[in-house]
Amino acid sequence: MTEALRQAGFRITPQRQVILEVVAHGRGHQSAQQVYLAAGRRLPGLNLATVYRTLDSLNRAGLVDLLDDTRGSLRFSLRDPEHPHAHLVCSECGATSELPVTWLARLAQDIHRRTGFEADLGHQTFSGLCPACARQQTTRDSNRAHKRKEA
Amino acid sequence: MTEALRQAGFRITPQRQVILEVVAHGRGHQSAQQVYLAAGRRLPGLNLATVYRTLDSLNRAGLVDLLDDTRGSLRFSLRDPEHPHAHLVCSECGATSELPVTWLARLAQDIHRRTGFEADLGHQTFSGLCPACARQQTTRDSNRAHKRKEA
DNA sequence: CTTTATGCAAAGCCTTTGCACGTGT
DNA sequence: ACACGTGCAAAGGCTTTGCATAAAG
Repeated sequence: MTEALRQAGFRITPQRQVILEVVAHGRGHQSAQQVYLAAGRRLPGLNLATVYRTLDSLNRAGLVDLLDDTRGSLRFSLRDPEHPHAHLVCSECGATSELPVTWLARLAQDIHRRTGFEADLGHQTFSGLCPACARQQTTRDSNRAHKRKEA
Repeated sequence: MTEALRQAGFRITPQRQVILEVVAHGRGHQSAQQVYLAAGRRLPGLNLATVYRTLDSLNRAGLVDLLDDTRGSLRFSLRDPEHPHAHLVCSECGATSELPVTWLARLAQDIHRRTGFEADLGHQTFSGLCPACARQQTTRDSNRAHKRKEA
């Protein structure tokens, strides 16, 4: 797996290996902080800045996918060429889940046929409410102001 | 238009009126900074914090829509209950076009039925290539790594 | 040996908050 | 009058950058 890194012209360092492993083993999409904490356990002295730089390198090398959660921070996950997917991120709690691109094929075709626009749905991030948060909101009335940040 | 504000229990202040006008006249989705600059021209001494608080109020009052641009900043636009739509933004030239939400209804249903996630497609921004740019790219190979921040 | 990566600390960007004063109702 | 809104300044969260040192090829 580090092969891809080398091929992309990046040097193999312990930091990169550990961080790549952390992202690979991590379930779902992790924040830079999470990666930092997990990797730091195996690599005492690791710096947050290094984590950011490394994740950026891994992303450039095509090993890691990057997505924006709807709260101003970034999420990283291992890239899986076998199962390309878009992301669903909950605007309430920040939870993320995946959406197979195949579901989007029809939409992309529609858009292209009617507008000529080639939507890049494979890297799309959809926001909305996860099942749990949706349930909480149903009781509440329509008066819901969109808000953000309220852990 | 300020009626809605009053009805929602907000006081009418010059800041709120000007900011609302700025958002209303602005094309597409503006950042807080843009609103700040435009409104500040008519309201010298206006404060950025006020812009944020006001936009939040307008949003709560249902007059303004809020969306996350694909990076840690927010975008605001006038709410248009008559023609809800998603946006298509060309990643090459920045051109934007609209997409009637009706097209997305099916997708949203699929997503909900299969994942329980309530995707908020009405405020979605899709990126991709506009017809013109798509044409230019067809010849070129598309080996481009995901990158971020480079405009 | 040359080039690239890391650690550290500092800065940056966007957004939020505390507080005292000003203003709408 | 009283509550709400505003300006100002400071803080906050997340991410990036400059620089000297350390490590990879």
